Amino acid sequence: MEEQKSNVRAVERALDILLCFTAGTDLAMTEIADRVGLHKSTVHRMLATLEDKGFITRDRVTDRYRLGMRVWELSAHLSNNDDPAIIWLPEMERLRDMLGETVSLYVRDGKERIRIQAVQSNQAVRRVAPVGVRLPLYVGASSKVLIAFADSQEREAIMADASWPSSIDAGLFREQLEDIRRNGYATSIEEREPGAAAVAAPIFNRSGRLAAALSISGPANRLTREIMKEHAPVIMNSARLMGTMLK
Amino acid sequence: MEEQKSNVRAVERALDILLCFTAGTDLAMTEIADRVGLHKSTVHRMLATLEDKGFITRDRVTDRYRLGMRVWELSAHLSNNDDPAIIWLPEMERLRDMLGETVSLYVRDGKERIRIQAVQSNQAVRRVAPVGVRLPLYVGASSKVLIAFADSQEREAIMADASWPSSIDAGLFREQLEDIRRNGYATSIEEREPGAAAVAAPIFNRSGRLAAALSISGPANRLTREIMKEHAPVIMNSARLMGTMLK
DNA sequence: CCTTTGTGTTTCACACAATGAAACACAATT
DNA sequence: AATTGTGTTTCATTGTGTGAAACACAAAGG
Repeated sequence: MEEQKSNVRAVERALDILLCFTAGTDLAMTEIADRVGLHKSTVHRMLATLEDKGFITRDRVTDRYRLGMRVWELSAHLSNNDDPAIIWLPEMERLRDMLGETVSLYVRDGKERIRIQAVQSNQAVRRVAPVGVRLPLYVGASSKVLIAFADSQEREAIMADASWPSSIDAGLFREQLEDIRRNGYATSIEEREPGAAAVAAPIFNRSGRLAAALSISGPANRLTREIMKEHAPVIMNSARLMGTMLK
Repeated sequence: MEEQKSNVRAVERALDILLCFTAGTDLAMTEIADRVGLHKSTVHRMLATLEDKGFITRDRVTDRYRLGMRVWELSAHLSNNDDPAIIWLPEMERLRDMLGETVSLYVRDGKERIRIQAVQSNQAVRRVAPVGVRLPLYVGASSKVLIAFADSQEREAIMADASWPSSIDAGLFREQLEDIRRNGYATSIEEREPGAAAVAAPIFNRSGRLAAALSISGPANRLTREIMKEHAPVIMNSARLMGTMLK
């Protein structure tokens, strides 16, 4: 019954430390130590090594750690059929062709979300959605998906944040999140941008963790409440499919 | 004179192994062992660990190693001002506004290149450049930049490849690369796509390694040879600036 | 057929590299 | 001044990572 895996403990630990940074926020040394359950000095040594190699950097003002350039350098070389932003492109185009609206892909980054991929609607009136833009995490269908389906721990961290706009009622918002989790998708009408509406669904990776949010968006007069309800299953289906493409 | 850095050797080695994969191609174990100068068994153990944590995967047919999903997962969480595809966006927009053409950003991936970021020209007739597409590495201005400024070792690996189209004369091509290195930029006219032309310049990171290729592209009748020559310094300047933004 | 040469894998005794407790040095609290 | 929180350094101990060597398998080539 014994698993006989010959792994290098020090490396395992270092990688665990790296994976901490999927939480999205910058981390202090002690936080990391707590998370991975290692002694301060061990973490300190490992961070020094990781920093040395450029996998993490420390913010020079807050002195906290974040991912470094090397991670990007690696990800830029992600092999052919492995980069989600690319393997998902055909499915996103298929979705665009089926529904005729702009399709976007978002990941959370701290208190914001980033559009990491998008295919544009080819209708005359359409939402223009450039890749790489950063949007607030408190409005929009994708935002709500990214919060609703995050780990409960992360979710609390997000909502506990002080920068949260006071205009949003926490209790009401929580109820909304409940609904979203129950339905499996979120909608928004003119939340972030006047005249625009969107439907979004979560994409989970193999281990069941939230990987990204898939959304379609367009003019609110075309994306009515009823139409969005019709579209939702289609989007959720694509999202599910895209999840299975991972790994 | 002794540098007293307290780093974890095993971790350093593991990270070195990871960095091997910036070469772009899939790697076999022995290749990796050679590259990093470590014993087979050591590399084997490390690879097992890295694979276990999802940082690398092995191709089930060739049995060779490549980067795994975890790298993407991390890169998706690259902190705010660190993701090049994002920090470079404003400069790319500035360039688009100056020259009025579509601006693209490419990285090499094996025998192909990938457009990892783009801002569209807003002219009526324009090159449409979706992000994430994969293009061949043997035609186009960006391709030539990605080859010309690669490490000599990598360059040879690329050009030695059998899949290289026989229509391209190797000797002539090498001369062209020489010119490109001398000038600091490359051009192409209707190489990949009829009616399209492009100018491209290399972006180097702090350590002087090629990080990406920056290009502008548009209709060949607008981007004449003379116009491109005028544009070249502007593009090279942006590329240089973008390089300094790294890290 | 038996070599040879190339992979990747497993084993194992030994040495030293990674470890964690404890002590230290700061700040920012109180 | 005392306290609590950071991050950093030191150092004895031991248990972990190491590399040589042996092994397994496949492909190539005589």
